[in-house]
Amino acid sequence: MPRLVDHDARKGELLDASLALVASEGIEAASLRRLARAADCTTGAITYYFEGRDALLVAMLRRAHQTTGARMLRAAGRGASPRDRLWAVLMEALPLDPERLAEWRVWLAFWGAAAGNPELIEENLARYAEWRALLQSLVQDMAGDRADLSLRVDALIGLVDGFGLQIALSKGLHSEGAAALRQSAERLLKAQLDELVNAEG
Amino acid sequence: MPRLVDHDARKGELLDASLALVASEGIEAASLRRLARAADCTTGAITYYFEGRDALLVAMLRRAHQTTGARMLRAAGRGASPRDRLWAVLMEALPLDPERLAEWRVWLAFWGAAAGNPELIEENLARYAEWRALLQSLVQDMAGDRADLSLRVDALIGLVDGFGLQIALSKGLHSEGAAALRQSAERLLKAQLDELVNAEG
DNA sequence: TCCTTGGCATATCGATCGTTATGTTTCCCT
DNA sequence: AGGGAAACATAACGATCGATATGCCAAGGA
Repeated sequence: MPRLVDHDARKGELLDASLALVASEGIEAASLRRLARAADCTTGAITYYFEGRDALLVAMLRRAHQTTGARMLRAAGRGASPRDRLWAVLMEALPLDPERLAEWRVWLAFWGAAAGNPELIEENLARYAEWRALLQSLVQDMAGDRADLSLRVDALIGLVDGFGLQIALSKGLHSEGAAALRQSAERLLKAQLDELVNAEG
Repeated sequence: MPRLVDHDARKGELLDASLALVASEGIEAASLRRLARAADCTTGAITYYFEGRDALLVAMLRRAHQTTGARMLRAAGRGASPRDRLWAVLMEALPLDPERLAEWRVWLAFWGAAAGNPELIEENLARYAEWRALLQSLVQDMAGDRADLSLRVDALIGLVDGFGLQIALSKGLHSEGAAALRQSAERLLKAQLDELVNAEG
């Protein structure tokens, strides 16, 4: 056997480099040659590990999902109380620093590319299901069982998506628009958590 | 003078055909040749009316914004009470029928393509400013001046975007996922309007 | 009537695309 | 030490891309 390479690790490298390119220049820039340049290799390396461009794109989205999912679980472990944990996860989901902004740019790129690509749609739905399950679990820890639990989770997801979207499309993390959106998002999400404590389901 | 053509009307035709293609197949399919096929002409016609592909994309986004804006104003005129008008506009903003789903697909495509294209970002921000102004005006008609008016508008926009996004990414307007999302969106938006009436700003 | 010009269609250029086939290097194993 | 396969790099193919240049053709005005 010749030199051994950890295929999973190598794939991860290639995917991360590819995702960085997509985050900065969009999915139109994600040609095999440009991805290879970004990953400091040639197209031969990419085609060796991935069936083709479509398969690569699906793997990229899956990789992005895994990375975010792991970060979410870490955030969920950082809070002292159930409410703190939920809050940490919600804040982690917003594009408030360059790393998470890059992730949001990746989502936007793939959402736009998902039209007519069932695999991307499916992967996205699977990720939403996980995301919803995590939030539902955290909400339940905080507020117990309630009749409107699913609706409350929907509210959180909707607000996070809506504000994340707008922040990601603003003129930069330090623009006044982004700052105002961030403040609104925090206040509204906080209000949602308050309602979870006070109101009956 | 040879045969005369209404340039604005002709541009509108070309843009609408182009937007239909983007809605169904994504922005990757929006090459000059395929757009020409969709518009039943040749690339010569397109390059005659638009400077190039980038200019065409910007014009497409602007056209989509104008179409949606006009629909919103019509919706705002349909309600009897201020609350009905606001409600009608909010519902009109969600992707609940094929036409509006196509519009949402167009937004998604352009949001994904906006990375690194300042013109698209700018056009999008301008549209959001109009959208916010319309909602703010309607909220004010309904609930009067209040200290948290801007925050309330942000909540509406966030919810509409968040749920619109998810519905647009679901498996179809008639899927159970889309139906559940629609119901959640309606209930949460309704709750927002109730709070506007009851609570103090 | 015919000349002009606006409104396209057509053709072509170089670049780039995804894919595939074929080298070439490296290094483990016997 | 040397055969052999894994891990790529290189190269070439046909298709398609945006851009541009040019050709054509119908319709008004003189």
